[in-house]
Amino acid sequence: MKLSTRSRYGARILVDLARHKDQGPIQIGEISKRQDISVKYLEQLIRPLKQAKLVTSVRGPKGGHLLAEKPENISLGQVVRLFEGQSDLVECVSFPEKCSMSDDCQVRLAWRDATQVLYNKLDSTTISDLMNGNYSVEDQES
Amino acid sequence: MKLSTRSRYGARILVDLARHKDQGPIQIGEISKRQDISVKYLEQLIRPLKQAKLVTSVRGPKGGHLLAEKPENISLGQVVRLFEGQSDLVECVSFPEKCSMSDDCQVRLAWRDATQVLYNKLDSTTISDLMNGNYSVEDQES
DNA sequence: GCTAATTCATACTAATCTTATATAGAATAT
DNA sequence: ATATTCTATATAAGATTAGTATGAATTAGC
Repeated sequence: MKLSTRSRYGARILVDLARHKDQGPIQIGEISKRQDISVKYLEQLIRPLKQAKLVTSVRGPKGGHLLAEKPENISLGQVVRLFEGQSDLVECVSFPEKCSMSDDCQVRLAWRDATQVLYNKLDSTTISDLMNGNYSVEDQES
Repeated sequence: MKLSTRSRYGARILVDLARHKDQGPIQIGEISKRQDISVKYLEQLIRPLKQAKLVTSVRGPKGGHLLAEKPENISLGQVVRLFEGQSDLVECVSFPEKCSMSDDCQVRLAWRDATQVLYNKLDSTTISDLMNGNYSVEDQES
């Protein structure tokens, strides 16, 4: 039940861009140094962020990457859904046909509810919450 | 971020044992038929359940497996912690030394809180809730 | 005690996923 | 022009997953 490094890095990329959003296009090399992620892997991770319209890029010298949305409008839920191949905790939640027992499986319903609780939390946490070094348990509503 | 089949099957094994807890030791062959899980895989999954003292076994002919705890005292949280190698959503929550950025990583704190919200839910769902076919959203407290 | 049913323990394996790295090329601003 | 950036595809080592296979240990019933 581990989150991939793609989701972890993806979130950190967005926070990094948010923190430097007034400095024009941010180059991958800079992010790489600050976040300790290889340039090549970063290039690969930024692509889905662009496709999801969370990031825009400027090519050529002096180019780089920018947030395409306000930090308060980007949630961890979006990031996780983007990078995890499957967003549910178990396949049978969204694809009941994947398990012969789905029809009569109470456990499946429990996984469904647990998944929902998790995403409620992730969806309510935004990049804005994470960019200023003041995120804390006190911010939680639940 | 997928739960392993071990956790899924583990939960179903416990629900199956709970449903038949008045019928003496339940043999793996029976569980296998009812749950559509191979005998060999079941044997492998029951071992950790025994080690965790959630199940006891009787060897030899007429032997089988029994719940060692009341269904209302076994939670999905216990099952998931038992079967998932790592219970946190990300390694750096419990082992900050695994990531060079942990010291100053707000995202890490968000993963920590999301993990906690998830386990709060899983810990509040018991085998008893799932054994009688009446689990529903109405049962949720949150 | 013998036999058969059943659990228990260990090792093996095939497939998939993860986490990258490498190579080559396309686009663009100066 | 050309330096610098982004884009796309391929590849590979390692880890994890989801089982299978083989055989030993235990015990009820005859």
